[in-house]
This record gives sequence, C-alpha cells and structure tokens, in this order.
Amino acid sequence: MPTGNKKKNQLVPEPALRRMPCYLSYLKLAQKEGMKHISSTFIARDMGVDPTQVTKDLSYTSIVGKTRVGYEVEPLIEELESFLGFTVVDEAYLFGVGSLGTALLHDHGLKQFGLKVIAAFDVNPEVVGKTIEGVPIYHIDEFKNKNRTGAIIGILTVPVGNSQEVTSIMVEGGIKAIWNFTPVTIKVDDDIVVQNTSLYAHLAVMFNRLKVKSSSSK
Amino acid sequence: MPTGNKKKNQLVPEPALRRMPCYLSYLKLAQKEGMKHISSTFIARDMGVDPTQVTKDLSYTSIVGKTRVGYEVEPLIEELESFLGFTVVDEAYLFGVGSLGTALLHDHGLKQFGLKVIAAFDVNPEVVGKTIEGVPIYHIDEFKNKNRTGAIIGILTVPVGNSQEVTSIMVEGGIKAIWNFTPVTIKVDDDIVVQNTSLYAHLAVMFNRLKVKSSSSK
DNA sequence: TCTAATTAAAGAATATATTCTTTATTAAAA
DNA sequence: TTTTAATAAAGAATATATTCTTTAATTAGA
Ligand SMILES: NC(=O)c1ccc[n+]([C@@H]2O[C@H](COP(=O)([O-])OP(=O)(O)OC[C@H]3O[C@@H](n4cnc5c(N)ncnc54)[C@H](O)[C@@H]3O)[C@@H](O)[C@H]2O)c1
Ligand SMILES: NC(=O)c1ccc[n+]([C@@H]2O[C@H](COP(=O)([O-])OP(=O)(O)OC[C@H]3O[C@@H](n4cnc5c(N)ncnc54)[C@H](O)[C@@H]3O)[C@@H](O)[C@H]2O)c1
Repeated sequence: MPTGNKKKNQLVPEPALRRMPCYLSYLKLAQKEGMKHISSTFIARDMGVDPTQVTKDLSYTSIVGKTRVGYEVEPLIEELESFLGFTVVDEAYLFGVGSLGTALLHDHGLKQFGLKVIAAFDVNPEVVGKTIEGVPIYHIDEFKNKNRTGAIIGILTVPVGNSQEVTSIMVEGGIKAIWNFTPVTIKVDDDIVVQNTSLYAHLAVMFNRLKVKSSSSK
Repeated sequence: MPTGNKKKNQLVPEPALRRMPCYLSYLKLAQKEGMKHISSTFIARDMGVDPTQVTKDLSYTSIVGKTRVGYEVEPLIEELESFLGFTVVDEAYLFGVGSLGTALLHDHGLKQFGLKVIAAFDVNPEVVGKTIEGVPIYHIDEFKNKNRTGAIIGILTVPVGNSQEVTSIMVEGGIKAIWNFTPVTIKVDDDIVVQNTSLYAHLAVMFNRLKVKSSSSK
C-alpha cells in the first residue's frame, strides 16, 4: 500500500519547500482577515511571484484547488502545516550554548513550527548545570555516555573549530538530522540529514546584491 | 572604464554566493593548519562537493589558480573576504528587539562578517531607552522623524503581523537593503534589496528530508 | 632535457527549476 | 439555459545551475 504521499517517491524541490512556509504565513494573515477562499492568482500577485509557481508548489501537497474559486483557506493551512511537519512537535538537543544557541533556546517561535529543545550540551562550566527557559544544560560527556535514545534531531551551534568533532559525537549518540548553524561543511554518512543554515551566507548574498544595485544605478 | 568586476555585469548565481562563505571557513581552518597552497580537488574532496564547482564558484572572484599547484591560501582568503563584502564594516539598524532581535544584538560574530548594528528600534516601552551590547534602542517614531541619513541596511525582526508596516517605515527612512527574518514576503520597490532568512523554511526542508529518509529505509 | 601527472579554466552536456501554453472545469452573468 | 470569464492542473518550453569533457599549462620526477 502506498504511504499516501500524493503520487511519487520523488523529492520535493528544495526551493519549493522553502517557499511553503511563506505561503503559510501569508495564508494565516489572509485567514485573520476573514478570507475563506483564495486563488493562486491572488496569492501570486500579493507575494510578487509567478501564479503557476504557486499551483506547482502546492501540488506537492495533497491539496486540490477548485476551478474558478481557488483553494479553501482553512484546509490549505492545515494541509501545509502537516505537510511541512509543523503539527507534530519533534524533540531536539542543542549543542553549544553560546550567543546563538542561547538565542534559539529563548525563542518561543520554534515550538509552533514543530521543534522543541529538550536538553542542551556544552563544555563551558559557566553554563553547564544551568537552565534556560526550562531547558537543562549538561556537559557534552553526559550525551556521550547516556543519551543513545531520545531526540534524533540535533542543533549545532558550537564554534567553527569544534564543528566536526561535535558532529561526530552527535552522530555516534544517535542523532539522525543536524541543523547546522556553523558556516562549516560538516562530514557525515549518507543516512544523516544535514540542514545548513549559515546566516553569514545570507549576509554575503545581500551585500552582493546591494553592490550590484548601487553600481548599476550610478 | 570598467568597474573591475572580472569580466561581465552578469549576476553571480545565488547558490555560488551562498557556498563562498563555506569555502572561506574551510580555508581559514586550512590556513591555521599551516597550508600555503590548496587545490580545488582537495577542497572538493574535503567538503564533499564537485571539484569543478569549486573552480567555477571561485572564478566569479578575481582570484586565479595555478596549474598543478592550486590556489594560494592567504590571497584566496583575502579575495573571498573582500569579494563577499566582509572586510568593510557596514552599519545597520535593527527593527524589533524581541527574542530574535536581542539574540542578533548579542552576537559578536556579525561584525567579523561586515555588519555592525548601530541602533535598534521597537515600540515596547520595556525595551525602548535601554541598551544591549552598547546598541541604543529607540522608539520607532524616532526613526521616522530623524533617521534619514545613516545606515542603509535594516534588519527586520518584528512580529509577522507588523512586517509590511515596518518595512514601509524602513524604506521611507532611507533603508536600501532589508535582511528579513520574518517568514513574510514583504513588498518593496525594485530598487530595494530584500534578503529573506526564514529559519522556519530551513526547518521545513529538514523535516521533509528526514521524513523521506526514514520512509525509504523502512 | 624530456615525460608524466596534476591541475585551472573554458565550454559542452546534462539536470533541475521556472515560466509559458494549453486544456478542462465551473461559478457567475446574460 | 447558454455564454463568459476565471481558474487549477498538466505538460511543453525556456532559463538556470551543475556536472562532465576537453584543453593547455606547469611542476615534479625520470
Ligand atoms: N552568534 C551568531 O549570531 C551566529 C550567527 C551565524 C552563525 N553563527 C555560528 O554559530 C556558531 C556558534 O556561534 P556563537 O556566536 O554562538 O559562538 P559562541 O562562542 O558564543 O558559542 C559557542 C558555544 O559552544 C560551546 N562549545 C565549544 N566547544 C564545545 C564542544 N566540544 N561541545 C559542546 N559545546 C562546545 C562553547 O562553550 C560556547 O558556549 C559558530 O560556528 C558561528 O560561526 C553564529
Ligand atoms: N525568535 C526566533 O528565534 C525566530 C526564528 C525565526 C523567525 N522568527 C521571526 O522573527 C520575527 C521576530 O520573532 P521574535 O521571536 O523575536 O518575536 P518577538 O515577539 O519576541 O519580538 C518582536 C519585537 O518586535 C517589536 N515590535 C512590534 N511591533 C513593532 C513595530 N511596529 N515597530 C518596531 N518594533 C515592533 C515588539 O515589541 C517585539 O519586541 C517574527 O516574525 C518571527 O516569525 C523568529
């Protein structure tokens, strides 16, 4: 029996996946304004994208639109949230409670998007033993010794020089997906999912576009 | 006279720009280990990418490699940093001093990558008037009234519902580039650069890849 | 000095993603 | 009831990005 995922085992393109949370935010605002139905044409105009891209993106989910009417807002929101994995809250461990790690621990938004940090690990005696927003911080050795069960998602926010070392510890401890906030390309086996989120990479893109714009307008 | 940017006015592909900071991190680690030269073959093997992609990416900068030797590490680092705009520190304003905004203010890393927040704006009386890491926090009305000069880069970390409103205020106040951390697609004129950095989008991609992996291994 | 191996770089081929075109549907208007 | 306009969806065409292939350079070794 098929697992229900529309038609094929094919990978959903990453660009499409990245756009979906944008649609979601947009739809939630539209819902607040009382809209019951919404068409791809309308979404596209409002968001400044191509209308056929909207329908193609949404076609990866199991939602179907209605000709001349568009999509029903509420079911679309529900389907998108569940498709994106935001309805089930996954547990995660966080590695490296520095400035960025602390910020993520303080963030209340993540839980709404399906991620809950249940423990954090560091080596710094100043943070080990403490608690941030109810999340206990242990020494990384505690993870090595005990945590072979539990969360399979790990958030990596350690310094650049320790990235690979901590990655190995994470994988040995049973982590299957790594949300990597360091600008380092970490090496793992094929069965581990790595999601790179380097803020500096985005900064580089922004600087470049700004440079191009300002030199072309001169 | 040409402005010096290698050969063409063509845009550097965003995927290439996003990979460059990864090369940079890698090269800095290699430099620490005393390497003077490094080849694309070597970089590629270490980082798990295609060697020709490395040379193609680096060809957008003005660096040239040497046959049978590779690139000189130090000049390559310098060229990458300057190409990416990390050597000149640009000033920026931050809008929305909530959990994410505060985290960014506490971050010491950004300055190394060419961005320095010189002031922040909010509406919450609990934060307005305070200072975080030396950065003063003003009421957003102060920006409307006075700040027509100064930084042209703005960091947007306000709630979803206020994104568009604050965006307009930013643009009216002279902001030319917006680093948008909200999951909302903000609308601006063509001459404004928008860099979207929604953490939730990355989370969505990670969840999807994890789901695909776990269902294919069963 | 000559040969072999390694490499950067350019361009071709392939793969991927986006946009355009066509078709069929259907709600609303005539 | 019939016509019209708006739309989703599928597939084709185009654009973009990645990977493969070839070429020329040049260092190191014979
Ligand atoms: N701070 C930011 O806003 C920001 C932005 C973009 C990227 N980053 C990247 O995120 C990473 C963390 O940045 P940061 O500014 O939070 O650094 P940080 O130095 O403030 O924090 C790093 C933390 O990791 C801990 N650590 C070191 N070795 C460890 C180990 N072996 N096991 C467990 N924990 C260990 C340190 O004790 C420290 O608490 C860096 O790679 C940085 O490049 C940070
Ligand atoms: N917190 C996170 O880690 C995180 C992660 C990903 C994305 N985001 C996004 O970033 C944005 C901010 O998230 P947050 O968790 O920091 O929210 P938050 O509610 O903690 O902070 C928002 C801040 O914006 C201020 N604000 C509200 N209206 C304003 C206005 N008109 N002008 C200026 N300031 C105003 C608020 O007073 C508050 O201080 C949201 O859009 C969220 O979706 C946050």
